[in-house]
Amino acid sequence: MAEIEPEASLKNTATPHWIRVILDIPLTGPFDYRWTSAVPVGTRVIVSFGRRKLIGIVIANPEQPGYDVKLIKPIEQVLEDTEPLSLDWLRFAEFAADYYQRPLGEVVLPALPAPLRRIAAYHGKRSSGGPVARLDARKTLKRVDSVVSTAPILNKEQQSALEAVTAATSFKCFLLFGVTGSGKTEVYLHAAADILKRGLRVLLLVPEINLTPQFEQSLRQRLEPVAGPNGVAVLHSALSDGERLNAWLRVQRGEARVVLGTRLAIFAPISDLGLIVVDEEHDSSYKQQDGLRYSARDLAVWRGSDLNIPVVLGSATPSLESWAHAEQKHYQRLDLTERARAVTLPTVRLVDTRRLKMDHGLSPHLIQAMRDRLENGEQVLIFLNRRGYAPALHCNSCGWVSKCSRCTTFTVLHRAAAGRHQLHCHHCGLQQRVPSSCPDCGDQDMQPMGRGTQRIEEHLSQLFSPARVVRIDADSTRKKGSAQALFDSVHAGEVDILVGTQMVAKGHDFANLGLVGVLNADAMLFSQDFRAPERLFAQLMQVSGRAGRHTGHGEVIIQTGYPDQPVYQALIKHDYAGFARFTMRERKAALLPPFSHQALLSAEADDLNLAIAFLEASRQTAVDWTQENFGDNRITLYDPVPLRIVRVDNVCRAQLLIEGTHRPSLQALLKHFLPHLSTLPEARKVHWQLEVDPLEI
DNA sequence: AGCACGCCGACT
DNA sequence: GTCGGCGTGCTC
Repeated sequence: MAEIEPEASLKNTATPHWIRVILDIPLTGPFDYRWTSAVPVGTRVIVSFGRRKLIGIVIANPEQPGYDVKLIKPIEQVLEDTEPLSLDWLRFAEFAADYYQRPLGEVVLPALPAPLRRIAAYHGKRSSGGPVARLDARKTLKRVDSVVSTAPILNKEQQSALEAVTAATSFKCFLLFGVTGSGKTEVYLHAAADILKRGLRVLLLVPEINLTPQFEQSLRQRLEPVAGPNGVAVLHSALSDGERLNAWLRVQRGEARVVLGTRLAIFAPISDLGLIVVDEEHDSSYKQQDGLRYSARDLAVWRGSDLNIPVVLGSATPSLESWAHAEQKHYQRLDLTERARAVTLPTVRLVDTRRLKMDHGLSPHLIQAMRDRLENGEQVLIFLNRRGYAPALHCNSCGWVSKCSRCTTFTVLHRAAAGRHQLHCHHCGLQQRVPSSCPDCGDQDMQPMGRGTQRIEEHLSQLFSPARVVRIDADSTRKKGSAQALFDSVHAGEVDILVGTQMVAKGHDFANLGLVGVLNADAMLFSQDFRAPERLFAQLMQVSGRAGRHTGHGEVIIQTGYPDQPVYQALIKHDYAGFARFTMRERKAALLPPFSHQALLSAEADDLNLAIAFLEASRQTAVDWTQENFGDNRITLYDPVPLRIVRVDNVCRAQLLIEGTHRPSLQALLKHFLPHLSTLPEARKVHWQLEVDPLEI
């Protein structure tokens, strides 16, 4: 910590100034350069590093260099086309780097729009003054449509939640707990308007922005009267480089007063921040899964506390981490129990599939309920989290099952164009032709094993003919814009039965949907991960919320072989609190999060033994360090284990779980033993990485 | 991570 | 004779 030294020495002598710079390279920096004068902290500079040129950020102007003076090179160019990054922003980045155990440069530079960190944008013939100058030169004022929408009146609970948030004059974290339709968004919007009226700014994080373009619309309409035209900036990964740069500059220059974005927006250079909102805080898309593996929700809480401002986490199914904080009174819970809109929660029914004769995976109960709804002119959603036609192809005579040659997985049977089938690996992307006879025994009696969305779609089309069946999954929406077109046809009433994966669970509000059928939920329940029931509950609550939002008497049918499981029993009663109570007890008994903290060291190599050997050596290093420094067992270092899918794309994977009840001790261990790992001889032939607070283990 | 240097196998 | 394989060493 405390790498950043804001006080640039302003001595004005002929001796060179030492400039400390961070770079986006996996070496432990920072790196010192020289310049003819002081350079403000937060300034972008072009430097030569080895044989190449890189863009870096100034973090200090030290009195003495931390490197052999003879080897220190001059800065090539000081970039002044943007304001320096602010100190509070750099402090935030420094916290993230420290907490997630990465070099500061690997946090700061990737947080900038690509054009601001790409050397090519400043060199070469087409650079013409750099990307910022080019953007500003090209910029034309877009006319903003000024549809004004009026704020609905809040009910009592929304009002008191709003008052709690707006009364907070210092850091305070709120957990806004309310089911779908209880009007959480209205609380955010009113609170945001209040903060804007005080001259402060608002950061609003959502899980995925493409699912909620209508949310962006209503946010603009509601907040632009307060924030000003162009006062709302949107930041997410689907923007082009130019769009992202434009939005980022509007934020940094203070033109945008509301930032709406996905997880990466937590790194927006927004000043005078007065409120951070994290909608659907339990959603796993707040977790970055490569590079710096941060949790935008957790960082939001830290940034709020650093800036001493309120943070609102909203969810109908909070993460157990946040729920525990609320129970321990670290967070203040704000409950929305009334439904702001006149909708009733759907009836949830469990169908025990163990004693039933199933028709292509559908119970008689579900089929009957579908008939009733269709006859009534309502739409039906069948939810199945499994793409393709069938999870595998199987030889009935010798038991051969289709497998991927590059991964330890089954290949999935897919129905391709013109009714032809193919075998796809969902992990490496390999596509193969379907063998005409069994590769092992030559028998031709090969059958699809199990059911995916394509097969269900096919069967429903026959069973309910002439009902119009549409499938929405990653395969049917591969082309740009096709997802929107499919959803539009559902909204327009051109579809009777919708078959979909988790893509359909989020965001969409189907007006005429009366019934949701859930197939094969148990697969999610019995995953290895201890968080599986928590995720299943959230997902089923979410997909259940699609039913009867407007028809008024929605029904959800969950087919399961384990109806007594607490997660299903809680779903019948729409009882998140009961589910949380039960699951929290289990976690406490097993000392799992939120009652402990975890870090995951994972390794990849051509040979599994190499990966395991590296992890074993790492484990020993960590054991030695903890013995020496703590002398107790406050940290648990588990045995290295292969991942459930050991090999993907011919790379073998293993991991080592590190767990501790005392977070600072865990952090101390990581900080001290990580630098040793790259020096281990076993590290030579493996790729490894550390994840702090992993979501999946 | 890049990028270059440096020694050993199959090709125009 | 060279093209090129990837081991290893260095970068303020």
